[in-house]
Amino acid sequence: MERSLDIFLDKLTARTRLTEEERRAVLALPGRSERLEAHKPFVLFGDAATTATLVIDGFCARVEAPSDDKRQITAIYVQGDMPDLYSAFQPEAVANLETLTQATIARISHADIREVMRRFPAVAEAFCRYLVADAVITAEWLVNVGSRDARAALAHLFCEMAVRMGKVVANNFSFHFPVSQLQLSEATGLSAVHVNRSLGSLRHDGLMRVERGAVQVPDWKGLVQAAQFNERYLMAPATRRYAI
Amino acid sequence: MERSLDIFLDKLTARTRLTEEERRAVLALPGRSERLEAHKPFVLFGDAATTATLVIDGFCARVEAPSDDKRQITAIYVQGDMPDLYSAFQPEAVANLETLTQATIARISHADIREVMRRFPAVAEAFCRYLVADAVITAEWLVNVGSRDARAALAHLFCEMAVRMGKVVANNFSFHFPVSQLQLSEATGLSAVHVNRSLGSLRHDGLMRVERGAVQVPDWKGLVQAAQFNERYLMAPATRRYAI
DNA sequence: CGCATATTTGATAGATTTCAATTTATGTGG
DNA sequence: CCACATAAATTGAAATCTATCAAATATGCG
Repeated sequence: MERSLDIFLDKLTARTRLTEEERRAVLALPGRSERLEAHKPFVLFGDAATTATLVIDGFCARVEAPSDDKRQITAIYVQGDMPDLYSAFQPEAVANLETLTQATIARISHADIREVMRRFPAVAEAFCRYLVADAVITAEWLVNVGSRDARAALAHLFCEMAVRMGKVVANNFSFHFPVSQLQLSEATGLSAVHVNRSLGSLRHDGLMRVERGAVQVPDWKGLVQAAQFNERYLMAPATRRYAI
Repeated sequence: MERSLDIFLDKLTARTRLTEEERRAVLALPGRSERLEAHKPFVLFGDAATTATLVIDGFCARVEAPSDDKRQITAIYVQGDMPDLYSAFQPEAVANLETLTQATIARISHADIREVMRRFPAVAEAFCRYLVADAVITAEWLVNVGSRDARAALAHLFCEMAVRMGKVVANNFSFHFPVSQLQLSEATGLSAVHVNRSLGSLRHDGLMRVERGAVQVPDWKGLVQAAQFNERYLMAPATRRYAI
C-alpha cells in the first residue's frame, strides 16, 4: 500500500506542487486492501460508492458491455492509479472496474478523501487534475480506436503503458504487462485474431515482442513512430517517473 | 448568454443541489461573447488558458489530429456546454476546440470561475461533476467507435445528441443538428462515404432521416434499439430537460 | 447564374471479422 | 516430474465490412 500510494502521490505532484504536510496527508490515507484473482469485477456500474480504489499491484480495467457479446475496455489502470477517484465527487459508479490479472487493491473511504480535500485545497486541486488527466487519456484512446489502423493502435497502447509505468529508460528495454490478446482486443475494438496478426507484424518489424507477460521493446523510437505516439497528452513532465 | 447560462446551470443542478444564492452566482458569471464562423478553431492544443468557454449557440467539437490526413472528433458540445471547464483546474488546453457550424461562444475568465468556486464549495462540486459527466460521455463514445458497427454507432450519436439537447418529447419528433456527413465521419471514425450509406440504411428502415440540418426521428424506440442506446450514462434524471 | 460545398452512387481494393482447427503455453493435482 | 485440464496463442480460408477512388448530382450562397 505504501509503495503504490507513493506512486499515486508522484502522479499528483507531477502536475500540482504540494507541501510536505500535504504530501504526508495523502500518504496517510488509510485503506482496506484486498487480494483479487484475475477477471474479477470489483466495482459495478450503477453501484452507490462509499470508497474509491487504489491499485496496489496488478492490472485493472474499466469495462463497458454494450451488448451481451461485446465488451469494451475504456481504460487500463496500473500500480498507483485510482480508477474511480471520480466517485469521491459523484458517488455512483459510471462503469464496471475489473481486474485484468491477479491484483491487489485498497478501498479508501470517500470520507477520508473528502476530509483531506477539505483540509488541503491544493490536494483537492491535484485530485481534479488527476481526473482531467484520466479523461484526456480516454480521449486519446478514442483517437486510437477511431483513427489508427490495428498495428498503430496496438503500438500506441503499448507506448502509453510503458510511459505511464515509467519504464522507458532507453531505446531498448522491456517491461511487465501480462494482458492477454483477448484483453488487448477488447481494448482496441479489434478481434482477437487480428490482434494476434498485428502483434506478429510488429514483431516481424523488430519493434516489439510479447513473451510470457513481458513486453520487449528493442526499438522504442521505431515503435513510437509506428504508433504516431506523442506522449504530451499524458500531461506529465518528461522527467517524471510515473505518468498518468 | 443568459439563456445558455441557464441551460448550463440546469445541467449542473441535474446532479448537484444548489441554493438560490449559488445559482445566482453561476448566472452572474460575466463573459465576453464572440461570433464565429463554421470550422473555426477557438482553443488550440497546448495553449495556456486564462478563460473557459461557454457555447451560446451553434455546435462545437473537441478535435484531435493524430496525423496530417486524419482528424478525430472526440466530443460535440451544444448550447449551454462548457467544453473546456477543465481548464479552470488545469490551465493548459489538452485538445483543439473548433466550431462545427456558425456559433457564438463566451469566454469566461478562470479568475471569475475560481472565485465562484471559492465562495461556494457546492458550485465547485457541481463543476467537478460536470467534468466527470463529460469524461463518461467520452468513454461511451469510445464504446461507440470501438464496439458498434457503423449503423449503430451513428444511431447512437444521434440518440445522445437528442437527449443532451432535451429534444426527446415523444416517439416521433425532430431536432436541429446541422453537422455534415464529413463531420459525422470524423466523429465515428468511419469514412464519409460509409456514413452516407449507413444514414441511408437508417432512413430506409424508417428510424431517422436528415434533411437540411434537421434530424427527423419517426421511431425513437426503434432508433434507441438499433443504437443499443441506454441513456443512463448521461447521468441526468430522466425528468431533466437538458443533460450532459 | 456560377462557384464552392455537400451528398449520393458505383465499382474496386483493402482491412478486419468470423469460423474452425491446431498448436502452444500455463497451472494443478497426483 | 508427469499427466491432465484449461486457457491462450496461432494459423488458414472465407465472408463481411469498410475504405478508397472517381464521377455525378444536389444544395447553399453571393
